[in-house]
Amino acid sequence: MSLRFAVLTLLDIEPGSGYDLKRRFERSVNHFWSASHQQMYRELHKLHQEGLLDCEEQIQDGRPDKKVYSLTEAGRATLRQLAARPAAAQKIRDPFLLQLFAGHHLPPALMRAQLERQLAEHRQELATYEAQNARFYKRPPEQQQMLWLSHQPLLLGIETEKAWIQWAERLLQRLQQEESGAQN
Amino acid sequence: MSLRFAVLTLLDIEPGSGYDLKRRFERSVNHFWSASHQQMYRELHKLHQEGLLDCEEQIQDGRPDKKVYSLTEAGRATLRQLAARPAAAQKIRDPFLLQLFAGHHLPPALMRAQLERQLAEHRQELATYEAQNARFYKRPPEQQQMLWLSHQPLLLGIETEKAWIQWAERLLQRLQQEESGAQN
DNA sequence: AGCCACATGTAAAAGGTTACATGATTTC
DNA sequence: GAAATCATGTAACCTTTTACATGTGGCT
Repeated sequence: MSLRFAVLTLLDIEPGSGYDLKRRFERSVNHFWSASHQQMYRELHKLHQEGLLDCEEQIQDGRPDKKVYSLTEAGRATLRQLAARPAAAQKIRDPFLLQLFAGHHLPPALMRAQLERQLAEHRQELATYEAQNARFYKRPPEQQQMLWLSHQPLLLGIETEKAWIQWAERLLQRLQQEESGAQN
Repeated sequence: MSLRFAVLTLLDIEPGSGYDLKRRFERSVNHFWSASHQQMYRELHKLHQEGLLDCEEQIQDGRPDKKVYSLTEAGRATLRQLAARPAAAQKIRDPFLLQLFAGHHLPPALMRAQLERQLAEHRQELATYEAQNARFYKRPPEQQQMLWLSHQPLLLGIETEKAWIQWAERLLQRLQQEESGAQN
């Protein structure tokens, strides 16, 4: 139901095609929800069939035609319903932690390399979030006021990444100690 | 591949049945990987068919017979391979954040109630992790030394939950301000 | 000539959830 | 007598990922 909720939410803000939607996912909800273009198209078809979306074909020249979807009254009702339904707390599900847990199968130097790769990726993510955050605070104050709730997930993303990076840095230090200690 | 990796890792530490495995998941890797008993049984069958696991039926009296699985040489080889393969960095995927993002569809009081429910769940999680952590530090020092890598995911779980709770508490305060502000 | 952006799709496989099904023993 | 624990499974379904497929126009 969450993909459906996400699609309805974004199309309610502004109608668009599957392709549009994909890019808007990447730009706005990417840090807590992502979906491939195949998922979008399938969901759009289903929602249209169920009468929750209207579809209008827009002929463009120079570019492929696009199908612009927008909410019907039934769609808006469903959206309100989904928004009120309590969400389950999400558990972490991270393959890298599994790898750490089974760390004794890996030579320490390789383990360290894996960790460094993950660290680099997480630092990159943090930088992206910080940039998005800075952009938010450049908006006019009345927009900041209006969008403050939607902005909260980004703040959590930043805090979570910071916690991850700190944890990883401590771990990295210890791994390095173990490595040099083992050579003595 | 991650379920497979998890199953092989746990069975390598100690052979067991699907039922055993389920409980060991709950006790040891639950904070970063979980799976239902159906997933276990399916994976065990597949791994057995592929020759990565041996299966020995153990007749028990008073209790249902159990099928005890253990790694074959091929299984150990696969495990080593999976352990070395680089893991992708995991993204957050949280339906509650989606709900926050679409928060304008919900009356503020209801939003606050949802947040409070989530907060309670996360506090509960943190308490569970802290208890597991305390149990770890009661083990003999040589065991702590041996298991320190496997213990790291729990430390991350604790830090992540703390970050979540702090974020949520700040958000809750602001929601309460907005609510009382709106009544003036 | 090759790549990127635009735009939409099909098909298959893998991963995960929910419901149903059975049956003995132990604990309250 | 009811519920929990032990123990294994089938079936259906939903969600997600990966690969394949097509075609235009603009940029370098």
